[in-house]
Amino acid sequence: MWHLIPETKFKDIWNHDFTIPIPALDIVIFTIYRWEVCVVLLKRDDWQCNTVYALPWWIVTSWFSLEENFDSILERKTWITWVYKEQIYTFWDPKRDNRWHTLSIVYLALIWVDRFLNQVDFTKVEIVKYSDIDNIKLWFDHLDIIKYTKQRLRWKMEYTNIAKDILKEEFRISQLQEVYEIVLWKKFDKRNFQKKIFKLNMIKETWNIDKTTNRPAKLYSFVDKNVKIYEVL
Amino acid sequence: MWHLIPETKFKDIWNHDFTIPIPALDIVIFTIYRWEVCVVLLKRDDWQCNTVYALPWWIVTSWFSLEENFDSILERKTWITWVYKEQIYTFWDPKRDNRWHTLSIVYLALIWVDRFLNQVDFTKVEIVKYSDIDNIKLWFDHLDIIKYTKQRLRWKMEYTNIAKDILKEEFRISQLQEVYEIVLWKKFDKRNFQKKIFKLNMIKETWNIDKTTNRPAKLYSFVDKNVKIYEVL
DNA sequence: GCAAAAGTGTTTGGTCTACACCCATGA
DNA sequence: TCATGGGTGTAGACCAAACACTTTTGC
Repeated sequence: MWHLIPETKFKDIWNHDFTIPIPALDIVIFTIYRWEVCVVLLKRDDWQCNTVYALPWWIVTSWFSLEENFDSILERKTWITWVYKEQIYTFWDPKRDNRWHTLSIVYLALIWVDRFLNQVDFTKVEIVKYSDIDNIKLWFDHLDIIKYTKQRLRWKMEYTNIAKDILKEEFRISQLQEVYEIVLWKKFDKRNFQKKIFKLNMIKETWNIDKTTNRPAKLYSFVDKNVKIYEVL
Repeated sequence: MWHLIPETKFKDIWNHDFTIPIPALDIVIFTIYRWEVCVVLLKRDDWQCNTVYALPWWIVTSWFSLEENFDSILERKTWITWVYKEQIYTFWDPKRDNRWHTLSIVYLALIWVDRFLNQVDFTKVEIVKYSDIDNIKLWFDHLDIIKYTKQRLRWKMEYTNIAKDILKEEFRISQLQEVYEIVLWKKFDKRNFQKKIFKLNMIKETWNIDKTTNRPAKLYSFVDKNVKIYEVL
């Protein structure tokens, strides 16, 4: 299908030939599933019938803003409708060429796994453990893109309340601690973790109780609906 | 001259019309001049003979990587040849339209003011105090871009050794403190500042002495040539 | 000798870390 | 009654902030 997108040639102001890369938007969707960070990928077979995984992506249309392009690509490719999104980086290097002259604007997306499981169309996507991505075949430079984005997720976890976008609305403190331990790959002391989080005023009690474990636990929610800087660690 | 760059139309895979924004690269060059953060801008007159300032920018060509495009634009527009550079963000929104359908990939550049003054071609550019940019007329959304980039510079100063790229090779501690005070707009205690910086092992003594002030001062240099994370503040 | 910037320590309060036992519930 | 995860406090080490006087040089 790609032959429909020709390489784009212009004349520059000195009347020389001039070609531009075509802007595309790539989405790295992370969630936490079975105590691991996972990434959402599309699967297809290449010309030799090897399975190749790729990030959801598409060409940016100038009819819409980048965020609107993101929403449209996300929904068309995965059926997921609403997630936390953040622009990460824009890559272009002809030497890594690369998907037919596409410049890739990479977005990070986070989603709570239960919402993901309800919304996603599993005939279109697969969920892959981050720890397994070195063992699968990824489309062009998508492996680098995923690793870079994972690093950015780590940083964001350390100094913002971004954990809220990977958790449900109300949660036990131990679940929050679990998110930090999984993403940062590091254990925390239960008491020290609670003291730190409370001192930041990042979360508040909801006065609801979760009775699904042996001993019932208090439920908390985030104070701030938006991503905000908190010196977490 | 811009009529030579037509709006780019394609057919998508369903044979619908489809247009893309054209990738361009904008450079926000900061330096510190006369105890203020300053930004380097191009000046031109608009159709009503008002002075309009703009960031150095140009269309990205697919012949080169983004960094190579950066170098080429920087040199052609300002005659500056080598600076610290870092990609900041990619903006596209047709509602803020905007420079004839250009998607802007924004880069931050930093340069030590004396190198800037030696290299730059002042027939092409002007240096404007950051505190004055609300009082000048800027090209389309360049005001927002400059403010966003300045914010990112602040953050980088707080947790990396990026100050090295705005200072000369060897410097007095008081000059380093000055850079922090100017960019972060905040005063520090001399003794506490020194203790903090030394504890980080971010800088080292050069055993040279600067005799240009009343009492001579030791000169220091950065340990690391590359930008590296240091929890400065 | 005076103006200007350099250089230098201590005290105090706060924050971080390490660490272990009892509790409430369901099976 | 036992297994599971929830809930809680203290002591010591380390770090951060506040604070002022003496030194070296040029003029």
